[in-house]
Amino acid sequence: MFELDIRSRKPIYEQLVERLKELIITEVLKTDEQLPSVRTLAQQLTINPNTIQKAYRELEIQGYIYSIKGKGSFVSPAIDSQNTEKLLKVKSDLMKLLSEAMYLGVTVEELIVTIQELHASIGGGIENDQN
Amino acid sequence: MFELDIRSRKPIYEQLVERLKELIITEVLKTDEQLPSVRTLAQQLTINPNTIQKAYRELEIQGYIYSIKGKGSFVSPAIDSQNTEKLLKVKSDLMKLLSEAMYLGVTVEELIVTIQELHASIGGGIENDQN
DNA sequence: TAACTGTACTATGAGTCATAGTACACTGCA
DNA sequence: TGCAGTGTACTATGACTCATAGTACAGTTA
Repeated sequence: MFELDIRSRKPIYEQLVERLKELIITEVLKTDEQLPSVRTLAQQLTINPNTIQKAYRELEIQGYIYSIKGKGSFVSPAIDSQNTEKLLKVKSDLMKLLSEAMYLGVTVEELIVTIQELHASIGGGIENDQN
Repeated sequence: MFELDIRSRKPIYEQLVERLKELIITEVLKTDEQLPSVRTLAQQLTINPNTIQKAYRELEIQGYIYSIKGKGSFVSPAIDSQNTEKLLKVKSDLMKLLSEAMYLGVTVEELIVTIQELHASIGGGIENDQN
């Protein structure tokens, strides 16, 4: 279910946040569906429960999930469908960019390397980072 | 000449590397032009000379500059400047797209897969398997 | 020679990340 | 009611990165 890269400079909890966001946006995890408990998921992924909790807390702050003490954590309603449209727009933009790049003679490999460099230059971070 | 953000999660030396790369690619710094010495630049930017040296070393590894002990550091001649210019042209658009995508929870991996899919649908071959 | 250049170390402090452990409040069920 | 499971909040620790500080050495140039 999850593929974590412990070698990555990107912290585990951030990888978790991104992966879970993706699952929520793509509606693999549906509204009000219960997420694995912090302890269960920690055991499955063989990482510390605190790391899971940090990811869940971040997801709750960003409105993707809600947590109820004693019950569990659940997917927030209404975020998914709203963003799928935007996702389609991103893919559309990507399409234009790709054709433009190929017209300029840029190979797909160069494009991928560039994306990875840009991503690395951002730091993989979502919050707090300008530039 | 340089705008460094000490608050950013991005290390200072990486900011330096990127800024200098940009200046070299855009030919603001021209072939064989001498860069400021590590100590001079450190004083100008009020940061440690070791940080400058780390950036210069990285730039040398990546082929953007060459250094001669006792003389100084200089811009490398023509690293396929045509392609790098083209890449730079696409880079700003890609940057916007990437930040927007990440805001929506799209992972870089998914973005890369999408590019490969689009590229394949256009008619190019798939060379790089990332998943 | 003197002042500059790059380069290579060691040491230190600040900060982040992941882990480990403990504790408490709440829910649901037998 | 008791207990297992849930989220949540702490502290402490070790590993790691980053930037600084200081020292030292080798090479170039006026």
